[in-house]
Amino acid sequence: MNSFGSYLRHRREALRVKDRSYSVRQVAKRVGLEPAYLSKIERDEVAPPSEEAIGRLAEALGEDRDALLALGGKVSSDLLELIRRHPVAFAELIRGLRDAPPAALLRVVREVRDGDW
Amino acid sequence: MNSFGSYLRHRREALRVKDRSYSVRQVAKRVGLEPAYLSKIERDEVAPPSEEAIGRLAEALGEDRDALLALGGKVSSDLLELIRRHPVAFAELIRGLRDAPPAALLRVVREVRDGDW
DNA sequence: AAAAGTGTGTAGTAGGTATGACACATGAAC
DNA sequence: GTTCATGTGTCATACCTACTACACACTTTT
Repeated sequence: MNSFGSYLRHRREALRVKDRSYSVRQVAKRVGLEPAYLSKIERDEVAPPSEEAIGRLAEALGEDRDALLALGGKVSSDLLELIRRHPVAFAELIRGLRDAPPAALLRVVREVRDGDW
Repeated sequence: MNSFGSYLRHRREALRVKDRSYSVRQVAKRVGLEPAYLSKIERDEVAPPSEEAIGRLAEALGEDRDALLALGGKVSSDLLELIRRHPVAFAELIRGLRDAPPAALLRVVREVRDGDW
């Protein structure tokens, strides 16, 4: 299983090869966390941090925010708020796509993106 | 503002007119909560209860689970899990529907329900 | 070889979440 | 008029969540 912590560690170390400033300590500083805490996060010794912290980590490491949040077991709070505005419709929409093959999911996404309403 | 608590109270009292067993105490018992706690919930003296408790309340009062959860500021955990399986796609899909008129939202829902993949 | 940087172990904590237990006063039922 | 049911006030709590602070040993840089 690719846990949140180990994924984070691999990504950071990959960046570190090209840029020495991607140490635990310096990334922690940029992101506004204690180095010891980030270290524990990367070793999965503690649970993934807050949504805000994950967002800053995603930015610092050039990762997709929503994807990293998902790895951390969370969903962006702005999405939650949108769902809560139309709970029944979104519930049916999301559950309706449960078994959809990725291609079908992407088609719906594209359809909506191209805003045909 | 129609808060979670006051909505719950109104719904319960409406049911109580026809069926005297919809008292705070008896509903609390059916739902597995302390009467004093349910009372506080209905008066918004405390935050809405857990997802599980809201689910049982929805069932006991004949309400839509997802709608009641939304009123309580939550989103069903099974939806969260589905989103976490395709975080980027679902994020774009949901954000893409942010400003969609309800009719358009319903159209997409129906389209998916009729499973055209 | 001193200074600076590195990762991590240990300990502690402030605030939130989700309740339970008991007691009491009022009102309805028998 | 006692019994029973009702809603609610007060108090307590166990368990998370999301961290910080300090200290230590090792490595790299100068």
